[in-house]
Amino acid sequence: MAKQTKLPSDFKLLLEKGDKIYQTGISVDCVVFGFHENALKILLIKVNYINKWALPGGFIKKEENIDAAAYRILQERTGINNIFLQEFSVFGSPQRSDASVHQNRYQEYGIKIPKDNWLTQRFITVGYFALIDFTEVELMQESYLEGCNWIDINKIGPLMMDHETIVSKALETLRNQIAYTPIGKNLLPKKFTMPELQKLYETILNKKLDRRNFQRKMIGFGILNRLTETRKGGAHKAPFLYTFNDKKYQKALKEGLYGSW
Amino acid sequence: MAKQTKLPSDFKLLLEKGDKIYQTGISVDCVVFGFHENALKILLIKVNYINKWALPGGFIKKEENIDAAAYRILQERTGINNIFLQEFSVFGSPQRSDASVHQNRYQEYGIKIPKDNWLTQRFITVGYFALIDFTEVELMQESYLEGCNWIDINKIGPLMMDHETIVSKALETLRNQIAYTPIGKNLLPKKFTMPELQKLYETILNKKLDRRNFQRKMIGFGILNRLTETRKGGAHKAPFLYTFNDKKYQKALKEGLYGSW
DNA sequence: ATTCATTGTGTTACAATGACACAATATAAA
DNA sequence: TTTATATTGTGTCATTGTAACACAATGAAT
Repeated sequence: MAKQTKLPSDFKLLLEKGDKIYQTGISVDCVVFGFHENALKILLIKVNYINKWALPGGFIKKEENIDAAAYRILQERTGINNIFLQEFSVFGSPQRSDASVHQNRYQEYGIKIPKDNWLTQRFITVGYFALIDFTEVELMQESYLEGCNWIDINKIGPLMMDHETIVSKALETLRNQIAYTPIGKNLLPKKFTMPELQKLYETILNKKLDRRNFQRKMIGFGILNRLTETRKGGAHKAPFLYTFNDKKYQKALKEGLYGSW
Repeated sequence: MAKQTKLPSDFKLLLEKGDKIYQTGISVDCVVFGFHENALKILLIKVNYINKWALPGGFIKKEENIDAAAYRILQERTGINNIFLQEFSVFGSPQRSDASVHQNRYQEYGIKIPKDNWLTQRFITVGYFALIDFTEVELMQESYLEGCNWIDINKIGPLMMDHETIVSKALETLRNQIAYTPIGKNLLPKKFTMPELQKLYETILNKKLDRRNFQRKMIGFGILNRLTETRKGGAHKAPFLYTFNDKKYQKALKEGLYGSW
């Protein structure tokens, strides 16, 4: 495939006028989790002339909310729209921003970034994460991207800058939240079977769970509707299909699965 | 008390050279919780010529970690040292930074902040919170501060800018964490009684708890040492004193009080 | 028709929880 | 000195939640 070597105009604009449009020194990175074929994946992008995969990220406009920036960036980079993004941490080590990344990239376009350019300064980034249904998104491909892909959480190679740290922290947050928050609505298709839901939990927790106890617990949460339909196809008894009970799911999201204390 | 009306030199330096020393557009604010006389309090400061109480906050130096900045700022503003600070959220609404706050304050010193000065731009702030033993800190008083005080969480008046939002979110985080993390080591003196520990929990959760069940649960966590000493003084049976078992407390901090799943 | 993998449902022992009873004891009141 | 009062230490009991496991039901392959 022939690569785009011409410098896109908006790309040049970013370098020269970016500091007029964006907040300098602060960015956003998104960790988007998806679940497919019994594997937890995250959405990574590969930027031209940068040899490592990276999280979809970008800058915050001068008068833009950080949340809004996260949604916009994800939309621009991947085409994903209307998903629930949650801020989970800030990453601000002075060493984290590696100016050489930008330098090398622009060099390939025949441009040397001036020493005092806004892109060369230290950047602090706000991490957002989301859980989405793998099957419902169509990834966009942009000219300055070599690719945009779902990569198995266990097969992630070295990522750009400190993005591995960001992914780890996102995963840690997800694993903590699963204990007291319902999860699955955004990772599974509308109709799903109990074994499918269980696989999702097992994948996130990286742990085998007892089939029967899992079922009892999930049903006990009261956030599921069992349909009369079953999923046929396997050489065995067909499992029932379930959907989430939207009202109760939302309530559990707010109040937690356990009242505790 | 005669107020300091002369412009401190470091104060002028901040205005004119601050952007050479600090990251622009980003700050840190600290919510420090203390527990005293059965009330949860937070540490607030009052800056000269600003009529509202505010969280101790400040800026991040160019080559400084955000965590390090939080520790330094708290030290500089309140004298508090060596406590555990935890980042809990980012606040970045474009409306949150109210330039008039700086403007009014400098005006009292006879200075008008130039329109394009770094202080007038939008600031995003990183929220940190800490739990500390009220009795172990000695608050410092600085010349540019009218005061620095512990204020009851239920008696907080209007705070500067969006600091009320920041406090609310910190409190919410604390209430969530109490369910799966041990709390108390930094809020109570070394030796304490079970009723004192219970009061702390009740205050944070804003809820009455059963004395006997609370005791059973806490002892069940295995993070307490019961001493042979008792606390005499009340017209009733003297309660035993307890200390935290440091090793087990630390372990519970890392692993959580429940394994769950 | 038989076999096989996997599902739906149920049981049992044990641990955790919420609600409450009663004896012990440090001080105050008589 | 005795008695009263408040609050603590310890324990019980019914209920609920959890972990581990048994067995029948069923969709597809043989």
